[in-house]
Amino acid sequence: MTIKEVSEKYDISQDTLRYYERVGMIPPVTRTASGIRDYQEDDIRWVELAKCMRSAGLPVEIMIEYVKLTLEGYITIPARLQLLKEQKASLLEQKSKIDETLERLNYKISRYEIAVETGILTWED
Amino acid sequence: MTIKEVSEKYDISQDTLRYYERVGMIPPVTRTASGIRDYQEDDIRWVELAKCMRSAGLPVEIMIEYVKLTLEGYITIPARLQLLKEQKASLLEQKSKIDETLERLNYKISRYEIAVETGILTWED
DNA sequence: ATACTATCTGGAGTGAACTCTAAGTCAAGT
DNA sequence: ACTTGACTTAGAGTTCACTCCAGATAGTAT
Repeated sequence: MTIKEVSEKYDISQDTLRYYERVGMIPPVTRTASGIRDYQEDDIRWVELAKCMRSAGLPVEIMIEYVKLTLEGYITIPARLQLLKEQKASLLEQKSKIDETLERLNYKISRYEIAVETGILTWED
Repeated sequence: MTIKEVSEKYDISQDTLRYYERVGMIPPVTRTASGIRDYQEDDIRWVELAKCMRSAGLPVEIMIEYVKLTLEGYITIPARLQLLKEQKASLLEQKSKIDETLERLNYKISRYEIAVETGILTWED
């Protein structure tokens, strides 16, 4: 798969795909004899994982660490496990902040809806 | 309340408090005769709202727009309602991305846990 | 009055995550 | 062989959200 195809399939710019590889957020991608990227299944699985993690807001730095550990082989499995558990915790925390904010938004929305319906704003903020 | 007190109470740096005010993410804060910030209850409510929204990842730009609308008075209530609904939608989307990533993390974590316990890694990624 | 600490402003600097540019190489069509 | 378009790299530029700094002014203690 060419970089163009991967870019279109996963909606990640070619620049970003090259950037991810350059900084080590995904391992080096398979190349043709002349040096052009030719994404194989494993390369694509890394791309997809990277996209998923980034979309949830996990820092690039963390993925770089995870990739580095993975490339070092099975000895790093406990370290990888710990890294994943930490990231899980931080996502749960982020989720609870979002929930808090959603509650607040819902409250404001309901007040504004009443205001729009009745023309009366009970109080201002 | 002085900027120092607000900074400590809400764990936001003084620089950030001034920055929020400067860019319009909160309305102008009450000042003493000599120009020093003296946060009143409403000022503090804005600070708290700003902190809540930012902690969920809502862009500064959005809060600026919301504050601007609020300062324009009740005519902008429908616009504010729409803005809040849009932000609610984007938070829900963000939450579902986090859930997706959490599922993936949980799957990886369970596999790594088995690997650590048994010393056998079923497959690599 | 003199220190000393807190706060003020405007503007420059920082780190994260891209995003773009330039100059060169590769591949496909005519 | 030549043109056109896709791909390559290294490195510079951009955006966002702060964060720091310098120089000035304000408030407090002795």
